[in-house]
Amino acid sequence: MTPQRKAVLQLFLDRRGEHLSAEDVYDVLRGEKSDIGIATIYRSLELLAELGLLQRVNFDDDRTRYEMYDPTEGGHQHHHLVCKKCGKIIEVSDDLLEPLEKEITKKTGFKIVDHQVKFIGYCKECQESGD
Amino acid sequence: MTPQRKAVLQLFLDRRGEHLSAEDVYDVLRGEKSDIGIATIYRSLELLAELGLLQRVNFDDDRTRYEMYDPTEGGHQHHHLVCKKCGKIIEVSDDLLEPLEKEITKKTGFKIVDHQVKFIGYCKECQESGD
DNA sequence: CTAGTTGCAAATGCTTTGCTTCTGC
DNA sequence: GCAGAAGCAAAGCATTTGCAACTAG
Repeated sequence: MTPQRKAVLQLFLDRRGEHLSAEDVYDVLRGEKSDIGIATIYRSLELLAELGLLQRVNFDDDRTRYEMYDPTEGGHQHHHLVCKKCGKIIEVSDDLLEPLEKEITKKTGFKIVDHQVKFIGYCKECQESGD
Repeated sequence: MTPQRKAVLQLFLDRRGEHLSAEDVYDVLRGEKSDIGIATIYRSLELLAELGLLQRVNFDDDRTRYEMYDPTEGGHQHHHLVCKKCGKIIEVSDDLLEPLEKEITKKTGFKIVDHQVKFIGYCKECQESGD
């Protein structure tokens, strides 16, 4: 564990619930500790994701984002609601996906170990402010 | 509708159920009609997706893939099971997601118009051939 | 004719890699 | 002291864009 890796991890701890890209991390750490390279960020993010501390997420903006892994959620993580109008990301907990997974395993014999679920639509605010 | 666009669409019609990247399309059409540029492929794919004829899909291999949109499935499409070992993609129809979406809308007021669902795990064959 | 499309090549933007220097243990 | 890590800059890829030539209607 080097100071650079600690700094990256600490940033995610400080900003639980945010979805940061490598560039985001770079910009913040740049300000604090002037000497960190973008390559190191990429390497740290990959390492932390492999260690299970970070979770990769993707919102179709052509860059990989990461968020803190939350062990209290158990094996299943939350889902993301992506607003088509304002781009806001809303998180919802995972209640009803379990039965769907059980059903799929029963039908196909496929053993599910992870999932990626994203719902696209319009958030409450954007619906109200003139669709 | 130009001959190039027709050719791209025809390829997807001929290969229902496959998930083709721009490069895939390019390689095939290259063989047939020698004169088609990769830029045209990208532009055609985007156009056909906007027209609702193709559906964007993504399997974390760092390239955008497309598949035929199937209107018989109604608004809801099928899900993809991605095998971690052999990379095979299995399709399953959407049975149980509707209640989850209804629940989310009730709880959050978010109006869902589309979703992206992917399950990662191990297919039957890979489980049997020594995990 | 004329707007819209194509092909090519150059440009873009995210991410990875090579390699030398540095550093934690 | 040494294996592993960091920094920098160059390389890699998928995708996009500028632009002149072309083509469908």
